Amino acid sequence: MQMTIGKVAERAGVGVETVRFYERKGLIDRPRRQGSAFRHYPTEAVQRIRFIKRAQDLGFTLSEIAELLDLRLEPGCTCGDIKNRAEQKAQDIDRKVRDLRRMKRSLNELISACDGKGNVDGCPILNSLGVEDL
Amino acid sequence: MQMTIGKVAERAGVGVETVRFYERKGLIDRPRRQGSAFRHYPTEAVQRIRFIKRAQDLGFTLSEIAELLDLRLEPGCTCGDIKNRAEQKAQDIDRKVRDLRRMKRSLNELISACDGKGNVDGCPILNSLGVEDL
DNA sequence: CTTGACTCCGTACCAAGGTACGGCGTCTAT
DNA sequence: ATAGACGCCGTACCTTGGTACGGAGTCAAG
Repeated sequence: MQMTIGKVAERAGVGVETVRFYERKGLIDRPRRQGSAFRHYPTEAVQRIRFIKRAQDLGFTLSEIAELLDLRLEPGCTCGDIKNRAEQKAQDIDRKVRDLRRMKRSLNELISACDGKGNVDGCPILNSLGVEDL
Repeated sequence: MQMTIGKVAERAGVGVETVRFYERKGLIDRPRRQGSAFRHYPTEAVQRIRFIKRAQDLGFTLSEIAELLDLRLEPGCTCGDIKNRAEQKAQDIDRKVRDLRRMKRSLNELISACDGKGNVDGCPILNSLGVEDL
């Protein structure tokens, strides 16, 4: 059961341009064109796009997803290899969270130093950032 | 005590191109050019760039920083207006943290479902992402 | 007066992840 | 057979925060 690009896009919940974009990026096999100039996709193409979207939701970038996809086809690739990628990504996420929490602590300090009253001259937030010298 | 762009950049710890970039973005006043074609900056320009960098460290984008800088010059702008921006930003950060923590929970589920042994066919991580249909 | 360091400007380029467009070709239903 | 919907391709464009480049002008020291 072959589909044209529009059907694949629709079923996968993305735009046609996105499918072509993924093909250019090597995330999707370039489909056979039986006789015509039109792409004809097997149903697996829809699954593939959904895979990509789910992996994106987990924080993988498109090039990491391409690696994952290539990795699994390499001879000698083990389940542990895949697990390593996932653990790396979990660590990336932890780092981002730590950075954001650090930002937020600093921001909260400024916020609590400011009573929100009065005019902007002498605002503790602006002043802590060095605005008094501008 | 006037400086050329190179000195300002050096003292602020950024590149010359960055200073010009900030000027184009309206983050830095365009300096007077006494007679020559060269930019001549007052010392406050260095403080201004440091302000920008500190605000960036807190998670503000350059356009938000520009707003902050404009806002403080508007008549009737209060300290509370600035505080609101900071609180908004704190909420943005919270949202990002929640998203990341959600990602990480999902990722951890996959990781713990995978013993890391055996070959890649039947890897629980890839399978949960839908790879079995590819 | 020349050399070297600095600056000028506009423009192009980078990553990421797409989106949009224009001028075609093709496919399908009526 | 023809209209309308769809697909083709290459290319340009978007955002954010810069970085790089090239050919010119300028400035201070020697």
